[in-house]
Amino acid sequence: MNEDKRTVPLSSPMSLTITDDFDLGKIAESGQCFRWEKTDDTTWRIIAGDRCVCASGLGGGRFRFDCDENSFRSFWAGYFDLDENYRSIRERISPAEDPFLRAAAEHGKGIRILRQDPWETLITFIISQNRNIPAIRRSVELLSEMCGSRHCDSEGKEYYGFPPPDQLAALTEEQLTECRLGYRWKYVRAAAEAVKQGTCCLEEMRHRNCEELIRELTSLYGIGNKVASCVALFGFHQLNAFPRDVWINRVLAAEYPDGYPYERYAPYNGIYQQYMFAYYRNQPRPEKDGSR
DNA sequence: ACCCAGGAGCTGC
DNA sequence: GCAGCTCATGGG
Repeated sequence: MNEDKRTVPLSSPMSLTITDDFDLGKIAESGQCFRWEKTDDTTWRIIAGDRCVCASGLGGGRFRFDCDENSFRSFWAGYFDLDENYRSIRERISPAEDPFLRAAAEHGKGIRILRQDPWETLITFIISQNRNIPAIRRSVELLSEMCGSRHCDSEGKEYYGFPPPDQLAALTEEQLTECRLGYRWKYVRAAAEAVKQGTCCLEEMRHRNCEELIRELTSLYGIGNKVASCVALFGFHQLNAFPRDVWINRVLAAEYPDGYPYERYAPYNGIYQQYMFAYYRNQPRPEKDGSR
């Protein structure tokens, strides 16, 4: 045990064993979060809202988080959805009945659906439309630097929290486009205004069922079914929401020609969607079916 | 230079 | 209702 009394850390790191599916690398690459930064082979620096933690996978189900037990219990455990048992959800899939989904789930073992903040999720998925992940990350970072609050992590390194609605609503068109939002700047402003004015009340939306939630979200300017489904799944933890993008449509067309058994997999369609998305997108070449 | 990116609004039929 | 077009911009 180190006895460095000159620089007593403000918060002591904590380590624990997690027996359920939990793979930092797979979550980081799952496309649900855009502020996880890999700092070394086993460590990610994670920013959520105004908070930051560095998380390391030590192997054998052991993990280290550089925060104290109090903030881990009150915030990060919820963020990582540690009360949910993903293994049991994964093992519901019958290998005989649906070998494809079973294989995809095996491959994606360790993915969890984070409990992210609805506001942050709303804006980041508006930004996500028609862009690749590095470009999304860049815009989110620029926006945070532009008007988020500045903080320091446990090592004294600075970071910027995600901007609240009034800060985002106050940005000029020029400032928004400086964040490389392109034509999406209008959608971001409209959402910020709606939340700021109360036209869109995210707290009330927590009580909606999945269908109503998606209907309300799609009534906002610039939010269609796909983005609304992502916000429902990642921001409101509606585990049955099923975002359909080009990749998922390809999966369904190729693997479920007679129709995807959506009813069978309720209420966890969103988790299975994540397994399929990761599985298919990580294939080197999904066989373009060269029929031309 | 080219094509695509975890899409959505708008127009014309 | 739905197919086709357009919208900025960057990564590969």
